[in-house]
Amino acid sequence: MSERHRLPQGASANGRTRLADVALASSVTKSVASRVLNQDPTLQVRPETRRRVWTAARELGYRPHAGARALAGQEARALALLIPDLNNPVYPRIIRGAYQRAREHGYVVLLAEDTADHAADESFAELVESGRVDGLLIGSARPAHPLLGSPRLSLLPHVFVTREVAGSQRNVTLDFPAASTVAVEHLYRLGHRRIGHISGPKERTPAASRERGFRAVMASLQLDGSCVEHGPFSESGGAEATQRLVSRWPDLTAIYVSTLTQALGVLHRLHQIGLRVPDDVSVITYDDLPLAGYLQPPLTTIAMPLVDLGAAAVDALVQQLGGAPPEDITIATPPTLIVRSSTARPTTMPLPQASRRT
Amino acid sequence: MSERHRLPQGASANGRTRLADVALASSVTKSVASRVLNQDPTLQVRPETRRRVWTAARELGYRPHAGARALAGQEARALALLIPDLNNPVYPRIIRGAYQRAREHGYVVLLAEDTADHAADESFAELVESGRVDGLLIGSARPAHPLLGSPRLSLLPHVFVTREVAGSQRNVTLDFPAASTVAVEHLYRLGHRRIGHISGPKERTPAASRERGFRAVMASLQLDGSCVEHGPFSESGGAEATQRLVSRWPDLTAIYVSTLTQALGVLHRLHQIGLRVPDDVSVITYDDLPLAGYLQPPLTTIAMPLVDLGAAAVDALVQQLGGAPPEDITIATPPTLIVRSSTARPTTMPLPQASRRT
DNA sequence: GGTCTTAGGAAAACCGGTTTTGAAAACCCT
DNA sequence: AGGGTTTTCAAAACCGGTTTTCCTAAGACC
Repeated sequence: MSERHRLPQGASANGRTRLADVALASSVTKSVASRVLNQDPTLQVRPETRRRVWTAARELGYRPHAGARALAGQEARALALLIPDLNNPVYPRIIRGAYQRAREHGYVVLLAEDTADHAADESFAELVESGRVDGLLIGSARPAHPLLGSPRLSLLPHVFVTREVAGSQRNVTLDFPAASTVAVEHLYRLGHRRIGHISGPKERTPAASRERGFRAVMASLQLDGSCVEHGPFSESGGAEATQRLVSRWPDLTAIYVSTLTQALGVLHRLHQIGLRVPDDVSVITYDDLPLAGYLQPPLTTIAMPLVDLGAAAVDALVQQLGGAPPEDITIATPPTLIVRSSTARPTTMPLPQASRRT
Repeated sequence: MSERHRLPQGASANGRTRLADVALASSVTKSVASRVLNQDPTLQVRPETRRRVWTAARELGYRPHAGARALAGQEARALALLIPDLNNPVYPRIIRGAYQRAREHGYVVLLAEDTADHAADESFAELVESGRVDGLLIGSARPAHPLLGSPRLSLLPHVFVTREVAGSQRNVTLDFPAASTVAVEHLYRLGHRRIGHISGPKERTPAASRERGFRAVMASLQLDGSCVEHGPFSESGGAEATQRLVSRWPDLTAIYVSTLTQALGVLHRLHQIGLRVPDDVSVITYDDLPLAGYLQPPLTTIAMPLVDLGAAAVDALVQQLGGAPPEDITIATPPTLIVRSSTARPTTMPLPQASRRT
């Protein structure tokens, strides 16, 4: 009568091999099969039985059903990675580092972009609250993300990537002071003394710590570290900050830029104004990507260990998942200076009192 | 004795509200609650009961457990999106379109990057074979992706995005011929007659159809459409193809480039060679992004309806999920020409027999 | 008034795993 | 040989939903 009965054959029901099939093929019960395959240390079993289970699993091409595992085991073995902007070319590296390391830990990474609209919020909430993920990797994002207030966040393990939340003990960050030091010292050794900095939005923490680092290094070199302008992390943000920077401090000989995207705007605006790079102004920026070497002129950059960052964030999160108390982490890998053609010795004569066109 | 018994209170077990809680609160059974919330049309129920269930669900903040649904309902309500390279700036737009539309259909999108290494393959296989997703969106990728041979692929609904697999009836593509027409006609109207094309790797279908489009338009204009060079979709690929192009056909006055990334290399190499853009050579490329407007010179581009593409791909996949037979789709939205400064009238005099430096 | 429908919902099986509990078999020892 | 361990598994409950089946009471019909 009812067609719903289990198929008689060990053959799988709808095409997929189930644990029960493996158990049947290796003449044990589901429980033993499960515990063998999951390497349960409390299980006592003959090596030969263990072998039978493993070979049966391999031969049948067994792959556990994620949903069933999540349901029974209370863990989805997946992590969500929330990033603010896929267009920003730094994220792919972080993402790769995270994916790779997550795999090593046996986790899958689910990527979500936080485009600051309602749909994205809902989409992410769905991901989190439907039990699809065990933990969150929160990329640098809006200062007041709706998620941050949510009570669910405190329930779910999470880390902040490149986004410091004071006192959270969950910050995984790069060594921004070190990077600022590398940048400024490079310029200093070339002979620059009047150096400006283009930073990100004031409330974004990675921007703030880069700026702090900049001011600190400048101070230690007895230089004026107050020539700073802020702007959005976009081409136009960089362009407009450049405008303000050179208006206020026309005697700058070098500019240290927060992000490659902004640097594109910087180059563009400097060209419009009529200042040549590096003859009139040197430019150095974060975020080394192939792109940087193909600009006009090719940009001197500071390469940050982004892949390591992604990996470390996953490590930290997996630790938390394992019950360890959260703690702040700073990636030790030092930043690397990639010298191209956008930095050079300053010309001895002061900048022409700019023939600005805008 | 056993602490495993269900908590007495309607209060949820581990913090999450379950269907049983909703059922209890609205004085019905799980089955009714489930069917009400899922809008089962075969269910007969009083409007008042229906209301009770909905309000209980809302008040308790009920969100179904994805794993349980996947297990019981045989569908994970998630789609996987496989893209070849996150660094390529066109993908974020496709991704956004896909995410957005998927949400409207009640699906979540899981993003995976196909970095052509074993780890990525494994990671993707895991995603697919563990039953985490119901269908696949396969972005333009390696000609011989391991997945393509897999028997599982034929079991799982899927579409190819910007990647034509002949006869699959599952191709969702842009109107490349139209785009080639827009590009070439723009150049033609400016007065260009000797036009070259930098295409992608020969075996990549979107590149091939762009090239076919190019040749067809050129032919229809009675022009020589054979000046084509191929190269990888990278900055260096663009640079090297440029080198070959101008060596073989030194009299070209315009170049039509496949991707923005390649275009960066094109600009770079032309500058090295000593050819000015647009004075000596005009350059037009695909993929409009903010970046294009900040290059030196700002690039004239053809903006493709990438968001629509992502959305349409999801639509097509969801149709298949609903049982509809697969069919090829071409996005109707016409490409848009964004004129900036990299295209201009050709100078009447022939190109100087290049003062090449490389 | 008795039977037949139909509306409205209860019960239970099932999805594919994990984990606790319990018990048979093998081993050890005197 | 008999009792106590230890090995080695088997059984069954459970995770949180979906879906089929079945039951009951109220209205319809004659």
